Amino acid sequence: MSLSERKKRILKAVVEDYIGSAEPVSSKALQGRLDLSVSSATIRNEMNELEQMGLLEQPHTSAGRRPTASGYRIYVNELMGSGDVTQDEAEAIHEKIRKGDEPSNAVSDASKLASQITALPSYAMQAMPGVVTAQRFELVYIDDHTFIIVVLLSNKSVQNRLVTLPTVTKPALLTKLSALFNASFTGKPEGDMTTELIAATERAAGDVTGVTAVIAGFVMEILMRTQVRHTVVSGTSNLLEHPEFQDVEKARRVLGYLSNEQELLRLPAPEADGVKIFIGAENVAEALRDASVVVAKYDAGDNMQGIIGVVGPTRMDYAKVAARLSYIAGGLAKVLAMGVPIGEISGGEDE
Amino acid sequence: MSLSERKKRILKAVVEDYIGSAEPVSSKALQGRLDLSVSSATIRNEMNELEQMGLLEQPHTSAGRRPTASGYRIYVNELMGSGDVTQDEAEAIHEKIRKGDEPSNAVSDASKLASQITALPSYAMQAMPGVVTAQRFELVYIDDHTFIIVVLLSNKSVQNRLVTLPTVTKPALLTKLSALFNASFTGKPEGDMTTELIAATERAAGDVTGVTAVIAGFVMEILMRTQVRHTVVSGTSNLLEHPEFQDVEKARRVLGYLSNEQELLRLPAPEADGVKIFIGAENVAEALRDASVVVAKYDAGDNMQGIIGVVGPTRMDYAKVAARLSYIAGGLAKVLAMGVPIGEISGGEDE
DNA sequence: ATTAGCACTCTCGGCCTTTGAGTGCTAATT
DNA sequence: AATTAGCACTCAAAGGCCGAGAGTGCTAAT
Repeated sequence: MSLSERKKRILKAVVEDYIGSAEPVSSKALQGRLDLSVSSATIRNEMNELEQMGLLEQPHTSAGRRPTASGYRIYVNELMGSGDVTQDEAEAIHEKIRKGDEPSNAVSDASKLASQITALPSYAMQAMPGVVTAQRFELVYIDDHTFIIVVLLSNKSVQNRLVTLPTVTKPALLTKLSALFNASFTGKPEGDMTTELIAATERAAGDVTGVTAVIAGFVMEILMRTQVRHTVVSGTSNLLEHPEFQDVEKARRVLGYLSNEQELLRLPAPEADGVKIFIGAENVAEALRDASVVVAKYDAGDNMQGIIGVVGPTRMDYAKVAARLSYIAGGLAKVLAMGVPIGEISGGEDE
Repeated sequence: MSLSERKKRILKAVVEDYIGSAEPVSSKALQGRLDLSVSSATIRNEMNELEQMGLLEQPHTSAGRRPTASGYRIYVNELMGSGDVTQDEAEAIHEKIRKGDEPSNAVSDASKLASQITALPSYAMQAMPGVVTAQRFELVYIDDHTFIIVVLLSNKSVQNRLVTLPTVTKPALLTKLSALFNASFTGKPEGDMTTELIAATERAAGDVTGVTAVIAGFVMEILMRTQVRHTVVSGTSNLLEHPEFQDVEKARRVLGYLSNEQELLRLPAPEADGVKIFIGAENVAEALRDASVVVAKYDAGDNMQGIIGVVGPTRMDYAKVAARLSYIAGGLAKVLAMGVPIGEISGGEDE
């Protein structure tokens, strides 16, 4: 599918005009916009052909034309320039993401920011693919019935658990177990923590209260949970600002989709670092068939990677949005990759 | 304001019919519903008087009547029975909240649940009023440049921080500092950690690298953050299901309000355990003036308390919603109050 | 105090007309 | 062969009109 230079210019102009106005674009309007010195009739002929090719469509016979999904696709692939981020925005992004002294909230902050500067709902998921292992164990004695398990993970996050038991656990036993766990369980993925190995540790520690099994259980749970993905969604009300979602039914479908974590996990992600765009029916998800998704992937090393994206009408300034998302994703990766304290938080009040 | 028995019955019937149908209620419809043996004309007269009193209103001259905010208020205060929770719902609630083996997510789970069973957007905030202090410190050596700060707080949550420094910190120093912090800083609120006290600790430990100040800084930050409230909002798309929010502008206002954490914090909360209802203009927040808020407070002891509420149209089954929220809040309080491990979590992937 | 009866009001849906934007096509022009 | 002026045609959107129906308020009778 190769378009004449003039067709390209016309398609580009239609897309960009439509993005700005949300109204079908007429041949006369294009004539003013473009500085092609041709009459509106010629432009009409070209538009007609673009319609034959499935790149433009008319809402009804006597209206102007607007891009189809394929039209947007061509625009995105071949015609749009790369949007850039203004000085102000760049500063705002650094301000919000970099300075956030709660690194674990960086992802959620980034999502909020993305929804703000794109005026669209945004979602972010932090994934932990690959295998997470424990690097270091520490058991902190509090009293005979209470102690804390602290685990430093291979991805530099620290997890902890306060354990309260009816049985008595003496500091000496905890010290011994601490050493045994550090000897036997570091560097091992959750799957390698077999019952035999646990039983062996229990014997080695001379534990008769079963506390070894309890600790092992928590450790396994921690390792498992760390692999689970977490998602945030923010700025959902932004969707309602856009004229294409004045239809409540449409808006409901998309917002309903976004509030379902299960569904969200199924959204496709770019393979490598970079931005990917899904236009209208290109989305597998039924609910997103008249929306577009722009999503960026980041990789912060140490098994930490994730995606951050926005959902909006197909009529969207793809260049701008893609540039901003990509910039935010980049900033996020840096913040997360820094050796800066990542482990923190905890407690019932969180999340 | 004391109503005749008959007026009460009529008002009650109007409210309940309107809750079910979303249509203004006519005198004839009431005649069928109520088993008062009076004619529709009599009912009309009564309704007229109720309208004079500001409890009912007509959308236009020749329509039935619906309750005003004051009408709902009287209904809620004096007329409605106490809704009860069905067996099935009770089970679902226990299932979801109790069994959640991630206690720190209990609040967010409860909010999701609330929005599900009420079919309304729901919000929850966990607050930590009162003063949180540290009960126990532990510094875990990892290598010469890395260690973990673990703090057990007075509210039984455990917080941690992975610290990476350019300077060298030997295990011996950490052990010493650990003892000093436990001696000097336990039981003290963040405000009591004066620079003098920190300097004194530094001298006592013979620390020349400044690591003491770094640790103190983190501890203060942890104590401060723990007092900060956290909020969750879920099920926002539910709002759009209700006929009164087919008007996108209205829906946008409410959803916009809900996505602004700052605003949310300003919502009034019940003083003690219990449920409070704010109808229409009773809400101080401008954006909620044509919505109602039902909110329950729970207290899980140990300085952990919070609220969980829903936002919906003024036409809402207050009895049902209040009963369900109250039940959920109760369940949540129990789960959180249990000695069960509360500290856990951490790491960049969370929240 | 209640009620039957009736006139009155107002919304809602359907139908028609007008208006205006924008197109497609044809015939002339370069 | 490509372009263009010109014009007839189409269609959505907005406004006006009408009839139907629901429900009320009021009056006069019980």
